[in-house]
Amino acid sequence: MQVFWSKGYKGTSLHDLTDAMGVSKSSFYEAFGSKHELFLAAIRRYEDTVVEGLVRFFRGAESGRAAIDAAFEKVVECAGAPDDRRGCFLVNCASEVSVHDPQAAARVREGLRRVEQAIHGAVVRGQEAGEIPGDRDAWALARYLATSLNGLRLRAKANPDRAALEDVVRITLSALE
Amino acid sequence: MQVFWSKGYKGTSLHDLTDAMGVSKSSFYEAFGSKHELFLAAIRRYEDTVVEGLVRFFRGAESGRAAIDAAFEKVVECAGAPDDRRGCFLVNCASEVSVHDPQAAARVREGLRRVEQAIHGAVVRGQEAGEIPGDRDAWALARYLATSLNGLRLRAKANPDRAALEDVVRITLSALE
DNA sequence: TTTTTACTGGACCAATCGGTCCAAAATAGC
DNA sequence: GCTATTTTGGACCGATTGGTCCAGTAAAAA
Repeated sequence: MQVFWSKGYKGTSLHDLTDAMGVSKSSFYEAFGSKHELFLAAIRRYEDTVVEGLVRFFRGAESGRAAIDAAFEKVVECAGAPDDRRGCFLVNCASEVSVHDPQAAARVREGLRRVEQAIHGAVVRGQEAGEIPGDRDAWALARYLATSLNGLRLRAKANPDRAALEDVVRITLSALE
Repeated sequence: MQVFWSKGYKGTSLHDLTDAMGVSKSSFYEAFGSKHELFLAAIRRYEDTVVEGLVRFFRGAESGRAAIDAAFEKVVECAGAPDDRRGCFLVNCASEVSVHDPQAAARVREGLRRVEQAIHGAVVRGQEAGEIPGDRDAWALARYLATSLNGLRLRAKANPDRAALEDVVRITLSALE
């Protein structure tokens, strides 16, 4: 997962993978079948760790609104960090291979859906707590926030200018007022 | 440009390029030097055509606000269309190679900056015309809109659900009220 | 200790990668 | 028609691609 995340699908060679795993080529094929199968497994793995972590974060937060704020703030904080330059694995997959790889595309969609769902939960709880206007469609807001979050990460990757990112976050979150 | 746009840098082979150009390998290297040089030229070409077209559109529009609305609406309209699945070439480059290719990254940043600048112009004219609240930082709004637009295209690529995209657009543009 | 299971490195595969070079052919200018 | 310039196809390069196969070895189970 880490290697695919850093170098993309096409940019990752078998050698890169066996090297990172510390495993022989023979064992690799015996265990995973092919590069592509491992790729799909890596996406699933990303869902089960990173996405799942985000989902838990939103679910476990006291305040829905605060959780949303924190998620956006984190993107700004991490901007420019070496590890952050990889961006979101799901987004990378969406833009690199999802056109020519229906299986990967399906997994990516599912992952993004889960994030959206988690945000939706936070929105609903925020509305119940009166932190977010209750007259708004919670799903629409969740879609908006998820899309904005991905856009923000993408921008952070292309140009990690904190001040500009702060601007974007401020205006984005003003939709929750 | 078209080939790189569709298949990405790593996903494009010399054969793909010479084939699309209808040119021999020898001529290719005589004319462009290397695959990478052509790639950089392709990004520049994208700027000079697609980005330039967008810039002209914003500059030539009567109403700044209407131009912004139209830009977002167009993303929704085009969602799901075969050609649209390629997404924005600059965004694709940002997420595929910009980490390991400083030259491409610089060009991509420049392209995104030009889009942002064009949007900024539309915002300013919208503010002068009273279509957009004048008390807001025009650059901050432009950054916000540009980021949202990229996020929207990305979402359209991963999941071309018109209704959901409409939701996102509506909320995004509500920041201009 | 013996047997079974797990894993190894490396030979091997055909195909393709980006890239170079050149003699021959097509095109252009005169 | 003749030269000068482009452009051509294709041979060739070493390296690498994803993938297969297997004899040998190390570890675990009997």
